[in-house]
Amino acid sequence: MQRIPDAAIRRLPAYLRWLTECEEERVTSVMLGQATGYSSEQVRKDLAYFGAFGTRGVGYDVSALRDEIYRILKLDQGVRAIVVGSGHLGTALVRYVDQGHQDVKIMALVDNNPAIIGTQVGSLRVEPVERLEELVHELDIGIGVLTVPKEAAVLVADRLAEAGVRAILNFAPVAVCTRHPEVFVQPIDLTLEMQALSYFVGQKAPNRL
Amino acid sequence: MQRIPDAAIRRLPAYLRWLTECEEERVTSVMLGQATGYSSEQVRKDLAYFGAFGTRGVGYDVSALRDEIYRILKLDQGVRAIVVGSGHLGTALVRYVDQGHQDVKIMALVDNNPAIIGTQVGSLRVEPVERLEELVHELDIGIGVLTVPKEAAVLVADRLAEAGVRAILNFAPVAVCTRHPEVFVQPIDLTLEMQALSYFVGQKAPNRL
DNA sequence: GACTGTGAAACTTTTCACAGCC
DNA sequence: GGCTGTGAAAAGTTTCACAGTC
Repeated sequence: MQRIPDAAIRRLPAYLRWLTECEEERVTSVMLGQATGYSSEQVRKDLAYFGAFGTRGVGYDVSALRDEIYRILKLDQGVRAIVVGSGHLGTALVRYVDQGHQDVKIMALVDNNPAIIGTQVGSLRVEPVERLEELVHELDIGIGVLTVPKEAAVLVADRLAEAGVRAILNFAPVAVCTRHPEVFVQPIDLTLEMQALSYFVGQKAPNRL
Repeated sequence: MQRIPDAAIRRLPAYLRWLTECEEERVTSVMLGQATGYSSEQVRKDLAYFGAFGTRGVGYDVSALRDEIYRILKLDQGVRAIVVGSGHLGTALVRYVDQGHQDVKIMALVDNNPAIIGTQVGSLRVEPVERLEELVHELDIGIGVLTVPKEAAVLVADRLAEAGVRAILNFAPVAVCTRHPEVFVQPIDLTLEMQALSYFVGQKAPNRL
């Protein structure tokens, strides 16, 4: 069995979402591709990494394929996340994920500001950051979401890693690398993203990355 | 002159930020790499695409390199953005970018909900979405930021493209592709990102993508 | 005929290794 | 000696083309 490209994994959630929304019973790789913005060959190759889920001459069974991707992404195991930092971004994220019924569940929201600890954000109450380790253990948290100022980011990332999270989604405007190389850190930097766009704005460019 | 990889462009903002924050007068590619999480060869290669900015045996002059990257990304031309959709994410974004003094300026925030039109969000007043085209022209907007529900995303993207924006940052949970292929669309999908993390959480994985 | 699954080719991106310069 | 700039190699990713199956 060969290694599966990271790039393929990252496309699976897009396929999954469309499969969940679509009304059809069967779909083809062309349909899936058009809906998600990828080529049909890409779709077929991505799915084929994990097995032969389709039927030649016909296509894919929607509900079967949905279940497969769900399982592949381990969403059936119910991953739980904690959000650290209840500022604009942190609270927006909690509310955003609250309203869409999500497969990744945000279980806790912590902050270090006494003024907002105990306040309600969506379905969660803001907990003191001191309880971080305790919460990670108690709630069996797999993902830490960092929405703290950059000064605190590296420190909090280490605490999260130490507490045992397996992955960190880092919104703080700084590169964090924990001393735990087994923890997967995914940066999402909104301001850097905008600055890169500035380059593409300045010249005629094709539509896709 | 050879083509410059997209991937290289996307790293430049990270270099720029650290150069802006750092106190040194000179830096080496090793320092820049460690601070931003990339390898030193990567840093050197990225910079070399645009010219020979360094001095062999010495390194790079911080302020000169900063100016170069600033110019390369066309940030000196002052790119302006409009945010469409004043929900949790849209308002968080406006406030977030407001507080950090940014090179990409958010000039306007529009929504279709009469109840919030006219309310203040950070330094902006929410404008009616009807004024979208007018605002894009008047304020010479280059970037449209989509933080609307998925039902509206495709429609608004087309309006933005039609109005003349050069790039769209799409936070809506749907793939948008406008009928204007010259408009660069960059998706940022938080829930898909989390679902992909679920896969990596489930297995021991190296720290970086 | 229609559509999947897949090896091979093309392309992109990263890493290596070292020549060139201060 | 130390560090940049850069061809060449390696790795990763996408596209092509078509055999295989329904």
